[in-house]
Amino acid sequence: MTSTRASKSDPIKKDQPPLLAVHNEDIALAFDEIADLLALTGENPFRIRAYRRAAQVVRSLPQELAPRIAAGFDPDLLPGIGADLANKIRELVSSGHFLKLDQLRRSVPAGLRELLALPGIGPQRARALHTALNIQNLSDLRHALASHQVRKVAGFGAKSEARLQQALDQTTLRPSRIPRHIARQYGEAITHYLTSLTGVTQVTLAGSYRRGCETVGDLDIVMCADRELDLSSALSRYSETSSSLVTGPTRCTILLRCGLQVDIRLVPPESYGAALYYFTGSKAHNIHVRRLASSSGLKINEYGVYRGRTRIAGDSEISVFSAVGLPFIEAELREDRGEIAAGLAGNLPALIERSQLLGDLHVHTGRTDGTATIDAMSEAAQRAGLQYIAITDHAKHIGLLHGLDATALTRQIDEIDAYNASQNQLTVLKGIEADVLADGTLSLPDHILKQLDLVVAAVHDHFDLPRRKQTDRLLRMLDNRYISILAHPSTRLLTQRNGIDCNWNEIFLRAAQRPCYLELNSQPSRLDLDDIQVREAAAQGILISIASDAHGITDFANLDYGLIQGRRGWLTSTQVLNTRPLTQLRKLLRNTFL
DNA sequence: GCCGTTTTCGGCCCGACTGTTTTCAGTCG
Repeated sequence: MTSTRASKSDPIKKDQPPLLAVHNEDIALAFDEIADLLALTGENPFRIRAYRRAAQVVRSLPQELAPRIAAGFDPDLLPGIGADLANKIRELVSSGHFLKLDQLRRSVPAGLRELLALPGIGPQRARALHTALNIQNLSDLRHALASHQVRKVAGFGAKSEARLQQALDQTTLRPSRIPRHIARQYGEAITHYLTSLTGVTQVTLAGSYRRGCETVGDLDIVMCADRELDLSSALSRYSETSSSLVTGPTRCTILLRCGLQVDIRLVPPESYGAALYYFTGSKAHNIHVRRLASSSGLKINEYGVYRGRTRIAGDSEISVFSAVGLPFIEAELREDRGEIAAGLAGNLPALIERSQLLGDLHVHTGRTDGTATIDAMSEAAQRAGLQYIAITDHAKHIGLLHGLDATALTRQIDEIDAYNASQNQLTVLKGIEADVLADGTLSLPDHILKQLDLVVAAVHDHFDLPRRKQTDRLLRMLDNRYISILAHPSTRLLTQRNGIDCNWNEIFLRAAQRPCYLELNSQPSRLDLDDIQVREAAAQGILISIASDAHGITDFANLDYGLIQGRRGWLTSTQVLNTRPLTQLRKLLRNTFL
């Protein structure tokens, strides 16, 4: 199958189980495609939902399924995966194919799936277009629209034609998901505008933004007012509104000029908590909690929690949780990744908070590609509430001409010693960001590295090595006793570059044994490791360094992004390296040198 | 297709809005 990143030329070694590299994402994509194709054939919607849920479950797994199955793990044990889907997963892992998917692909035109991405087109209407006009793809739809055939199909009219035409004209303009820090700018601006409206008492950004997702597809806003409010006309007056897609009295959807869609819900004050809870999601979390509620005779909607017709909760989120027997669950955890069971069992983690971060172990200066001096960065760090930072400028490497060589690094070590001697407000640790070369060795010799308080290692090139080579590269790097932290481990850039292909299970295992710590890089365009990897690494006992990778004095604010990502990875303060007081931190860093 | 204090069948989260119809199916979140 095309979505399987497998190479038939990979040699099959003895005692090496994987025949084909089938990743969790490959399984999830296949299940998603089956769900779409089943929907297009008019299948039982609950059967379709089972495939979609299975895709979500597999996608959220911290470990690759294929090697676990090879080691005897039964996928039937996963929630939402029964005997049938377990067999399908085994089939894909062992053969690289889904017979079921191959059959569906033969019976449903491939291009029909494209239509599902259009607004207002779901499986029923896509089928109607196919049946009535033999439309098989977007190109066919374009032609049918041009000759006004679409309005002749039952259920379609002139407005449908116009909306579809507009959508086709805009398909290349609409952004897909955008990074959280960019969504934030638009979200804060519209929140500010809505708050300024007469009578408005509360406005909150909900949805994936509130859950702290690294990218968001649209913005969800929940608001309430103490008097009647003409929401749609207020939104039409907003300076950034490009068009209105939905204009009801309690629900509006607009498109901003930047292309971002915003959904706004207006609810009465007594329903604010229920609405905020509902529109924060995630969908999977909501469905799970609603099922939990219905098992005790309760119904949850965006207006409250109901027993029969009696409303028993809803003014605050905590009242909703309490009504169904749950403690408050932080928004970052609401992904249906075990938080509901943990809540019921009283095992929810006490998530890391910003005030608990005492230092920052990845900071640059103007000596390499930063913009400020050691003094200036230190002052900025103090203003950010930190007690220590590590200066980790780049080591000289063929790809980075301005990196520090041994001489320049020695000079910087002296500078830092002098700075620390000159004040006692904040401690500056001596570090370096060394490149991991293609063969897993470092760009500086050991006798230089051992003079430092810590060594941060990072991959900056050779992103496309095959999985085995890339994994071996990092494993060899981990053999170097002077490395303290692996920085931005996957090297991904959000929405721009995928991470390196690597067996993270092996890396985590080795890192935990050594020990070597892993960074959660807080640059909003990196957020690397991701939430699932963070959770898995921490579960294996690896301490996580939440680091700003600051290149200038304002960049310590990045820590907030890393913090939220860490919370999504269920991190508690004890699982984070830079919550440690300096003396304890020094011991932990020396451990890596053993 | 999954699942069980409703356990091998019969349920499966819930409501707002739209467009095309004259009471609602489909889509969306």
